[in-house]
Amino acid sequence: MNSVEELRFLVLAAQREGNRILLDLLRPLGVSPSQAEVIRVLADHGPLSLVDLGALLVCETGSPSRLVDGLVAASLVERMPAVDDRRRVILSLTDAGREKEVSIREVEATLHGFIEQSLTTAEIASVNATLHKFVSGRPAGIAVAKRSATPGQRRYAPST
Amino acid sequence: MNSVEELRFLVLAAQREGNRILLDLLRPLGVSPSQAEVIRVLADHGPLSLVDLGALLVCETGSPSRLVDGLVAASLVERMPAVDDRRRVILSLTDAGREKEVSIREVEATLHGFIEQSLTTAEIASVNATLHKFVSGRPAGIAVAKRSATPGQRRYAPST
DNA sequence: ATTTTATTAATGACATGTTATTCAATAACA
DNA sequence: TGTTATTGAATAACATGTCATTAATAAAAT
Repeated sequence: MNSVEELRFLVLAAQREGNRILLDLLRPLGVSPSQAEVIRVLADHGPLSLVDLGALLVCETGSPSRLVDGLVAASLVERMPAVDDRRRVILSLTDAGREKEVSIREVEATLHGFIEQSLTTAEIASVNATLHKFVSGRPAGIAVAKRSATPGQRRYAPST
Repeated sequence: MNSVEELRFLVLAAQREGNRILLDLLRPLGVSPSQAEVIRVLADHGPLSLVDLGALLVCETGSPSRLVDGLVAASLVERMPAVDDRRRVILSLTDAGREKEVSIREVEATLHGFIEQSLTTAEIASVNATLHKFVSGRPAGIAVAKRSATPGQRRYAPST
C-alpha cells in the first residue's frame, strides 16, 4: 500500500476510532456525536436556521432536518418559525439543551485528554495544517474554519 | 476552538470530503466506498471468512454480513461454506468481481492524484506517522497496519 | 400584477455504522 | 459421553449520511 492510500485509510481509521470513543463517552448523556455537535454549534453560534446550522456542521451535508428532529423530540432544541420569513425555522437550545451542553463539554475534555496522551502539541498542529490544506474550500473545511474562528471555550457566563 | 478540538473536526472533515469525492468517482461503477474496500481486500488477501475480512476492514467493526450481502447480490463476491468448519463461510471474488477491482484501482489512482495535488509527499508521510500513533492498537489501526504490510499495487499479473 | 425562479424545510428512500440477539456448529471440559 | 461455553454468521433495530423530491414561501422577472 502506498503512502497516499495509507493516508486515506488512516484518516478513516482515526475518524472511526475517535467516534467510537466519543460514542462510549456520550452514551450516558443519551446523545450521539452528531447530536452533540449540533448542540455545541447552537450554543456557540446562537439561534440559527436549518441551512445556517448545516453550513456550520462537519458531520453532515445538506439541511440537518432529521438530526434536529431527534433533539427537538428530546426537548433539547426548540423550533420557532422566523417572523420575517415564514419558510425559515429558528433553532435554539432549551434550558435542558444548555445543561446538556455543559456535560458535553466535560465529555469532550475527557476525549481531548485521551488524544493529548497519544499525540504531542506539535504533532497536532502539524496534522491540522495539512488536513486544513486538503479540506479548505470544501463545505466541511469551511465549516471548520468558521467555527475555529470563534472561541470554543466560553469566556463569559451564558447570557441567560 | 483549541487545537485538539480542531484536529477532531479536521479529521472528520477530511474523511467526509474524501468519501464524497470517492463516492462520485465510484458512482459509475455501481459500488460504494465500503464495497470497494471489501473488493480490494478480497483481491489482495485472497479468500477470507467473514470475521477475517472484518479484521482487515477499516470501514466497519464487527462482521460485515450486510456489506457482503450487497456484493453477493451484485455477483461480485461468492460465498462458499468452509469444508473443515461448517460455521464459516469463505468469501472470494467472482470473475466479475476481479474485473470490477481493476476499475476500482483506476478510480483510486484518480483520487490519489487529487490528494497529491493538494499535499506534498512529506506532508502525507508526517500525517500518516501521527495518525498511526493515534490508532495503533485499536481495531481500525490494526487493520491498516496489516494491509499496509502487503503490496497494494499488484506486482504480477493475476493468477487467473 | 402575474408568472417564473429560487430558497427553505420536510420527507422518503437506500446504503451504512453500530449494537444486540439468535441459531448452528465447534470446542472445552467434567 | 454429555454438558457447557465459545465461535461464526445472519438478522433485527436504530440512528446516520447521502440524495431526490415535494410543498410552501419569497424573490425576481416580465
